[in-house]
Amino acid sequence: MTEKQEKILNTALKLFAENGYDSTSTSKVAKTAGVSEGLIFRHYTNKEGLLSAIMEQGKQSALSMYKYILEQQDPKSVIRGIIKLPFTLSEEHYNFWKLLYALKWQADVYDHSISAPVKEALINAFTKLNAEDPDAEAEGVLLLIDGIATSVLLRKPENKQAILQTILKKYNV
Amino acid sequence: MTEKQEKILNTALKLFAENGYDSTSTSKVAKTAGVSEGLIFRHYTNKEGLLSAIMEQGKQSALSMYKYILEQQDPKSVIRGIIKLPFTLSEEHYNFWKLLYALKWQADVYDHSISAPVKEALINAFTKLNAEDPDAEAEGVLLLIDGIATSVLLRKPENKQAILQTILKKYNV
DNA sequence: TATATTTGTGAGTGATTACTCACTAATATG
DNA sequence: CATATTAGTGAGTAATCACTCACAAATATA
Repeated sequence: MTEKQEKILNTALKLFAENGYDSTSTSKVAKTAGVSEGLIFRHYTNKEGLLSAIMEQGKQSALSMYKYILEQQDPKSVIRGIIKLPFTLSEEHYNFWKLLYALKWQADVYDHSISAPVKEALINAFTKLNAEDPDAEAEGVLLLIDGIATSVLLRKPENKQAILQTILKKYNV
Repeated sequence: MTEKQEKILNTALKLFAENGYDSTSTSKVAKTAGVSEGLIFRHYTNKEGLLSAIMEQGKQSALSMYKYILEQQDPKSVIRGIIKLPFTLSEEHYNFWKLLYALKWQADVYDHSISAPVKEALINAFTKLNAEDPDAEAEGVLLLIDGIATSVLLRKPENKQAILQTILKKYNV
């Protein structure tokens, strides 16, 4: 990957996350990245190809981010780790997740391969804990962290720690 | 409000919710509604004015929708009612909520006056139940129903009832 | 060094965008 | 009925959109 290719990718991610995919023109991406507009199409075929490249890159780094949490042996550690995930989102991953969540609403692009391993780990953990309905419990946690992630990505929460405590207490983890 | 004026509003809400605000052109709205494009601007000044009119209308009907839940005397009934809310979303309100949730990500248009009374009722309920940190508890529930609403609006959940049961049990309501 | 391949440019393309405006049709008011 | 106001039309506008293409610069390969 050349320097300019990488510059395009990073700039596009930033702009897509901040202003939306539809509202960000390829011309704007090119100008901000300091390259000619034609270069975007040379490397990524079209605007959608550019988006795909961004998602592919982000998915890899996201999976590596929570891989070790899912591998934990103690089921309570797994559940606790997963609930904490959106609270500990780093700046580096922030733009990717913001884009991913925003895209849920405008396209059918949402990639389930990114949350599938999380759900699997949750079902496994709740099974170990002898939950009545491990699948429903897992879904419930996924809904919850979806709400938390939304809140964090939109920079809303003030008393993060206190909220986290009440939630962890409810799940007894 | 004339017949055509109402037609524009309803058509725009539907298209905005289904395909996104940015991706829906005024020309498309006019064609689908069966009116001239100029009429949109005559009545609503510009595209943003059309969106504002939609939001204003939706806000009113949304508030009236959950008004009676917030007025409940028993705190557990309030919490249960609020958690159930997104599970019982009617088709009539569906498009409005989908648009509202999608807009969170692309603009700073999100209107807090729509969730403010819900939070207030939650704080009140948790205070009555002698919760340690009623504010944090209320925020926690808001995050949760945000996640539930997202899931419902994106037509994901299959085992809704089972999920609801596990959640209500956690909150003991 | 000669040549093939890749990287990069920037002016151009037709289509579409939100919006305007001169105009007519319908309705309200005196 | 006369006239003023409002509702509605549809062709037009400049700006912007994603994308193309002929060409040049840089780099890889032989």
